[in-house]
Amino acid sequence: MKWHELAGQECSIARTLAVIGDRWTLMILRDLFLGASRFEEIQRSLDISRTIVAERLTLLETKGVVRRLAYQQKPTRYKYKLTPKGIDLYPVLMALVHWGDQHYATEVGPPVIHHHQRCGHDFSAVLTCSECGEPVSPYETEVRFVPEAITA
Amino acid sequence: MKWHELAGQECSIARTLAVIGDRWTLMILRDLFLGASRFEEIQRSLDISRTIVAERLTLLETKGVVRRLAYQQKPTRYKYKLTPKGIDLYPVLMALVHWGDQHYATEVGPPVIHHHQRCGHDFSAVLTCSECGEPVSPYETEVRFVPEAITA
DNA sequence: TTCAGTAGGTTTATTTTATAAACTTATAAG
DNA sequence: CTTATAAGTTTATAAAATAAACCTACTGAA
Repeated sequence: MKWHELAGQECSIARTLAVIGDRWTLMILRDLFLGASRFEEIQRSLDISRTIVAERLTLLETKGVVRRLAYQQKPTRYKYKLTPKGIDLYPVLMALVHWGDQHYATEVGPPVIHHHQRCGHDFSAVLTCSECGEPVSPYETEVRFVPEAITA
Repeated sequence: MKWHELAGQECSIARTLAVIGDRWTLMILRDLFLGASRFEEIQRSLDISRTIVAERLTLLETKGVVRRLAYQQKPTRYKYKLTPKGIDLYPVLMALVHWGDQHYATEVGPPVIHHHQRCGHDFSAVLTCSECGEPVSPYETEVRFVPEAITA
């Protein structure tokens, strides 16, 4: 399998990675979630090649993860904004944050604190079951393949 | 910034991606979570270059995500097993699954069903707050940077 | 009215990675 | 003594990443 064939796999992980699995894409999404929106802002924040920023943003736009909007005319300048589909990636980002916090935080704690305004506490991401609301561990789950959803 | 400098960033997303952000790594982890353990098994499942499988497994081992264990002698053959640190990546994988299910499932539903044995229902991943237990939306959160944890 | 600066890119050349295919080592089975 | 298996490594080539320069369209200052 080649990388560009990922999108055609009958696997939701593969399909997701086909959109956000390229190098730097998740870092760009992090910046967008933190409020960055302009090309220069993202490029300077990450200090990566402009080529890559341009290519990744274009892919994210064609996949419906971000929308490109003109924020001024003469000359026309654009900014990038997460769509609802992009906002849906929040749990992915927070899961990455939590694992990094768990395994790479220093004595002074994690570099960024996430605050839940609704309950008023600093929090970390907990994966729970959509049906019973309890935290889920991989030891308590099993997977079932759906033949009708697998055309290959 | 270059890709190999990611690990040194004061960001838990960056630190996490430095371990699991390379091309194919999350697909290899998927296979490990689904029960694969041998080199050949993983390589055949993904049908990717043996070079990449070897390199990724070596990195995951040095990062403590998997452990390499001999499962037979004469000749010695090895298998790869997720460590507790690797098991901790379950929420990351499930978040990827859920996004793929949300946005790329066909009429017949997602290709793989996840069953929560404790409650007896098929489920999807829900991100909740570690403090109040409620589902978390990015609109209800704010971030705070911790200067002491940021040496740069 | 020319010069520097800003924003959002594209182009070009070079380095790094990915990929495919063949090869290696150690052994068992036929 | 040939074929097969498993777990890699090596080699050559293709694709992607990276750095740096360039382009377009303006604004504001000298």
